[in-house]
Amino acid sequence: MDRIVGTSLASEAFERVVEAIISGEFEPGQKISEAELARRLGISRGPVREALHRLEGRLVSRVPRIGVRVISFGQTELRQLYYLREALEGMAARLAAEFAPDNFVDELEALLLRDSSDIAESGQSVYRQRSPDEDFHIAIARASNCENIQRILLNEVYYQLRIHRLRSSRKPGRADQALKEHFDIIAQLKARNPGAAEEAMRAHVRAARESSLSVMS
Amino acid sequence: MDRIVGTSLASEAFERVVEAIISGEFEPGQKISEAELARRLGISRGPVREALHRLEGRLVSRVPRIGVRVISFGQTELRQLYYLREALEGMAARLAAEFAPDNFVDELEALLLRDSSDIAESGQSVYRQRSPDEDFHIAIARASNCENIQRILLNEVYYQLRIHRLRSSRKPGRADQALKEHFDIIAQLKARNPGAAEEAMRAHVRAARESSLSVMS
DNA sequence: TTTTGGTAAACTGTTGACAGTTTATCGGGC
DNA sequence: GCCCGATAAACTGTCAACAGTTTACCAAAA
Repeated sequence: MDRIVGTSLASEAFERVVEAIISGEFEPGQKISEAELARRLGISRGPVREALHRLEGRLVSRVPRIGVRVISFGQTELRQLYYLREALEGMAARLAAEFAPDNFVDELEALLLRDSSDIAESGQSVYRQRSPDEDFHIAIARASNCENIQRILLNEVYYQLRIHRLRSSRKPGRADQALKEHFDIIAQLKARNPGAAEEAMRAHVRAARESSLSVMS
Repeated sequence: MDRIVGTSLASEAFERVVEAIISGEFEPGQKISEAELARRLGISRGPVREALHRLEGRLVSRVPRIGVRVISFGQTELRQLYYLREALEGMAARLAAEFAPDNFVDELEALLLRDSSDIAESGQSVYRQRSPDEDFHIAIARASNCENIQRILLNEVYYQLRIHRLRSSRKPGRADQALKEHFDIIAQLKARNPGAAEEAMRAHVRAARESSLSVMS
């Protein structure tokens, strides 16, 4: 992290902190000092405070008069995160099946085929800031055309999932299984069957949940 | 609104603004000036800024370099709010059916019976800051024991719904119908049937959605 | 060696001021 | 009478400093 020059200092600081947390520079549970962060970014505490407040409840938790810490996951928190995700993504898939434009599913399928070849040729070892899986889910969240749901998924759920994913191994074979489930979802989207699309997505999220929880001690 | 004396000025300001928006003192679409609000509350702009930032995306929308406005609802936004609500409350009902303690349903039923007598004796004309309907839904959100979902429902969805409810009339007969649907939900919670509880809740939310949308021009 | 008490540093909450931008007002031109 | 541009007021973004609290450290006592 080096000095800030861009547009709005607060927004810039916000993205820097997100980046630092997502990338692992800031560990879960670590305290973030306003003053020190302001020094490192070369700005005053005002915009930093603003940025940290925007992250509250999403990536950091705040204790009055004490400070801000990066959120940390126990099994309980992770399970609850998956409940939220199942509800939101299920609805997103339903709405996408109902309202998304015709060419959407084709593009989504193309995205998926490209990703599956990636997996085939390089295994799971590739480090990407946004995984193919995440791209797929983001595309559906966008296609839901529901700003509320989209916002919560993009700004809270996926961020928190990345914190967890970066630090815990995945179950072997899960990627292949996930790919199959993705194709299930696509099939229901293509059929314009909202109920089935929702259920396919929810089954996929539930499977991901059990996989994540099982590798977690 | 008068001068602030309490604990944390920012939190105090936050609640004052929420109160002002919910109660109708601040109209939807109205611009909120940081400076003027700070003057009215007798504090400096710092805590006010903080409070308004915490409200961003929930009760106000911010445009850089211009300011914050109270969110305003079109049909599109209201519909999307109900989509979000259906997803979250459906999952909340499912979790409540699965995990809520045994005495929860009894208390919920007692709450509902008390409310139904309220309706019978005084019609819909009673003005309460929290409606009986809202109490019912809040109780289930709490019983879901899922902090994520609870937080979004309590801090975003219900606030936004109140903004809308306060300003638009309800369809005649809807209260009675809603009460019946509430008893349906209770029945499924009592039966500890997660899937049916979720579907009953979702049907209830969908009915509320159609009712709200139909009275909206 | 461990515990306890006190002091000092660090940090959060808050304030008032400054800079640049947006918005409103008002006078002139068509 | 209506539209347009210049000036002024208001406002947001940012900063540096102050006050009160928390935390860390260190020395003295058990």
